Amino acid sequence: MVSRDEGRRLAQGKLARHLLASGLGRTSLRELAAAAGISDRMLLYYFADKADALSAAVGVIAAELADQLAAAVPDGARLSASALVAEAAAFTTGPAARPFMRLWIELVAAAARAEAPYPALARQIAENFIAWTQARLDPAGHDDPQATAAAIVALIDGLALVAVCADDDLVRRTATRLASLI
Amino acid sequence: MVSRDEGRRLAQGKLARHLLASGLGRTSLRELAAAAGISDRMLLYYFADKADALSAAVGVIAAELADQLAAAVPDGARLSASALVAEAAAFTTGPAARPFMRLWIELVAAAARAEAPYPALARQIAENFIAWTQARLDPAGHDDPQATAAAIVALIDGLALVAVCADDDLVRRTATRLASLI
DNA sequence: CCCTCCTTGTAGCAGTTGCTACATTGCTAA
DNA sequence: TTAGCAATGTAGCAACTGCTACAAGGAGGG
Repeated sequence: MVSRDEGRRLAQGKLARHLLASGLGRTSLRELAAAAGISDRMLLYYFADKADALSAAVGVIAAELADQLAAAVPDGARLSASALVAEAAAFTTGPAARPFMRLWIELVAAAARAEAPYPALARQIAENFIAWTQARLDPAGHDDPQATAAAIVALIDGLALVAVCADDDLVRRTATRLASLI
Repeated sequence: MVSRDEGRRLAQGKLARHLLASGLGRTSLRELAAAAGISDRMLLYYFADKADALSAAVGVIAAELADQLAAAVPDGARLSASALVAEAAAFTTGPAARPFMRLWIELVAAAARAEAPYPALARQIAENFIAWTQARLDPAGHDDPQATAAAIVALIDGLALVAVCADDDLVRRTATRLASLI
């Protein structure tokens, strides 16, 4: 027997790994439960409903990504816009971040169609992305650092979109071009 | 009585309008049929299956978007990268193109999770975007015009992603910043 | 020891899903 | 006129959806 809090935390982690592997579309309760190694009955014991389970798992993933981002570029660093783009592009197009970016796109798509609870989740994660960028951006010469940070985030996200639709070679050349264009 | 070809063409148009209004996730056969003003039985008479109906509708939408894009910036124009970004950003963040961009994000998300027939569709549409950009880009000073065009497309798509997660004011500032950063 | 409460399993409900079998209508060619 | 095919309606199937009612299991306090 496991306490509910413990079971919930354990399930969250397994759900997060499953979402990263399989995406968040077309996931049924029973599939989620199987991935978490429990029965659907227990999933709904740990979480209020399906949406609650999914957003808890996404929360875990967002926290992991935040950690990885913080580790990838030190907090105190002050980089130029093009250096930041190069750094972020290298990270997000790397094999480790691929599942994250794929899930991120799915999340934004779900948010775009106003499907609860995704709009709030996507908003929050996007704010974190922008804050991460802004905290590492050399403020010299930028009168609106938030817009600059958002522009860099847009650029990286766009690269992730292109990565879905183009072959690796073009993605690599595009990343290079993005960093040199800025 | 209507011939099958005619009925199919009519249904395609209505389905396209429905997809633009409601997105392509969570659409059931019966819902699609109702939107097309026919019975689900007839929908499956006109189209081989659900995926066929959806991709036919997406095809219509892609053609419409291509027309609008061609009209927005003349074919022979040769613009600088930053002018193209400003032009494209103004078009894609405008109210007319919002539904298109929302659907486009959903399409890429579906492609990202390798759900047939979306990967092929998304690939084709992305190629059209890149070709449109490349055809209007002043080639002077760009040794890899395809990568430059792809970078501009990435940038515009990224802006659409940010538009889902941020308020209108930040989106506007971000678009301005993107055009001036390039 | 028993009572109570937290945890877990079994079973199932009502609705939806994509799709199909079969029957019927209407048009057209002979 | 009638045979034949194209177009359409009716009914339903089996699987799956999210979720719930109910009861049985175990553990701890009195």
